[in-house]
Amino acid sequence: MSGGARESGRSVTSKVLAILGAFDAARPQLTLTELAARSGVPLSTAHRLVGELEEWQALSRSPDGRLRVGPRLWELGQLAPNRLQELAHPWLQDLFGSTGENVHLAVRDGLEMLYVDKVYGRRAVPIVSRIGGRLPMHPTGVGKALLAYEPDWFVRSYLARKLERPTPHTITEPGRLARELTAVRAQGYALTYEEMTPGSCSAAAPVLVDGRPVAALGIVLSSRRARELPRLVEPLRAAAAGIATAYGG
Amino acid sequence: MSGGARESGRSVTSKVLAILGAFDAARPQLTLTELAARSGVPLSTAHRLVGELEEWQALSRSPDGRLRVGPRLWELGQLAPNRLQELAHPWLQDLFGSTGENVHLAVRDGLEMLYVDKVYGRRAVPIVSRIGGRLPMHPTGVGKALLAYEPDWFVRSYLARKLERPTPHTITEPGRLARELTAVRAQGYALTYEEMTPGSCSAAAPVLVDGRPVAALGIVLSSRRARELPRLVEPLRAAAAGIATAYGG
DNA sequence: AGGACCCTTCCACTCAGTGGAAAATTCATG
DNA sequence: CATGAATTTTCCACTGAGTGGAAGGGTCCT
Repeated sequence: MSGGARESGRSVTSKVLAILGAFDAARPQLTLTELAARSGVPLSTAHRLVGELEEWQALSRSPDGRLRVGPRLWELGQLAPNRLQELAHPWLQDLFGSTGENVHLAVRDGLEMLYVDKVYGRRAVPIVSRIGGRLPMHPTGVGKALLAYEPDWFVRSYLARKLERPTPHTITEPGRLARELTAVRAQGYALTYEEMTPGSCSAAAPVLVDGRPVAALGIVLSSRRARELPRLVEPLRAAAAGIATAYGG
Repeated sequence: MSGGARESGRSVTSKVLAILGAFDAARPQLTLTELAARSGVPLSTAHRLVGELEEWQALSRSPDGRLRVGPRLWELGQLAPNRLQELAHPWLQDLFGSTGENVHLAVRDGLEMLYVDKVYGRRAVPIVSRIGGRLPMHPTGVGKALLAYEPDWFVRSYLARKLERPTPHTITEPGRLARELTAVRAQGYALTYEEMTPGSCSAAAPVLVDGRPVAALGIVLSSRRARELPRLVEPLRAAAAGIATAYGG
């Protein structure tokens, strides 16, 4: 193979996966050139591989001709088993039913929260979390709820980095954040006020199985209605506990 | 390449895609040998490719060691844009909120219904439809609702085949089915009684944009409560109409 | 008409990929 | 605990599928 192969030793499969991996929530649509650049695959190679992926509907074109993840991958992705989501979903739905607010479930993946499920209706505030999306831990309710129950070494290494600051309300000072986490652990839930998105506040509770945090359940509302948060905490914790029992059993 | 290459001329990419495509709702978990057989990829080649896919988390292993779609593909699949689902979802949620029953949205793909979204709670009947899953058209409410508005040539060719019969109540006689579809078109909605699953019945309404059926909205309940279906029809049709307006605009 | 992108095609070179076969492992059965 | 069947993993010599730089074409600005 190769011809001009500069960087040799890269398998075709790794190139295909690099192409797929070039898409993310921030850039769900890419031109071929962008795609090639982001994936590190030479343009002409990308062109050929993308052709095959398109034919299989792993990729598709938006009206403007840019590439995006195709329907076949969506369908395939739905086959990925997710016990947590399946058994937690009814609780999210119930919680939404009794509150009418955005409810979501997230797990930790690396240093980020990965949103696994979400229930929302027509009236609820537009919200940044997206199913399959990722957000940092420290500015989100679910993130703080989980982080508070992670082992010490993990929290320390989390706080040791330079932390993003999406809004002026985001708490990024390690000391203050550490104290917050202690409070969260003491009270069993976390609150945020415009730390991720201006205009939104949230409450979240960890899903603890044998004392280990496996997920966090969160509820988000407009910050104009922040005073309603406290009365949502009990149903939230109850739901989180229910999920924990179901999951642990 | 090749070595012993019997069937030559198959690209690596096509083999990778064949491997991914070997998974479906009926067989979401496969052993390596099954996977190789289903995808038509030689075992040792499959072994190597699966290794790469596993490393990237495109595939993962269930506790028993069998292969399944991995979390990374799920996440990727969530990036596939779906305007219909996004804008219809609040309606499904509302409809669920006011009825407490299983609600789902499906589109036609080929000769099958592809389930695009679903809202369900704790009390609702267990139901066969799965988001990302497929079912035939004639035994499902959403299928009949859509089929009734498809052009004549399509319906004829649909009825020309030998139709599956998942339950004794399934209507498969072309004549009777054709008459049903006329009735559906006349009344604007479809009803089913245990035609797909024993114990479940459903109502469904098409989402019509400029007279063309783009999707169908369905509601499913236990057949013991079949008499409650009629009073669900109006909210159902209203939601379908709302979705149509939002989508068409 | 000139320029900045972006997409598509071409083609000679060559090593990444191949897959049958054998070895190793796991599992079931008497 | 053999015995055997099924599955997974490793091996390796051969070669054509895959490669990617470069050139050509297209589109949309200004």
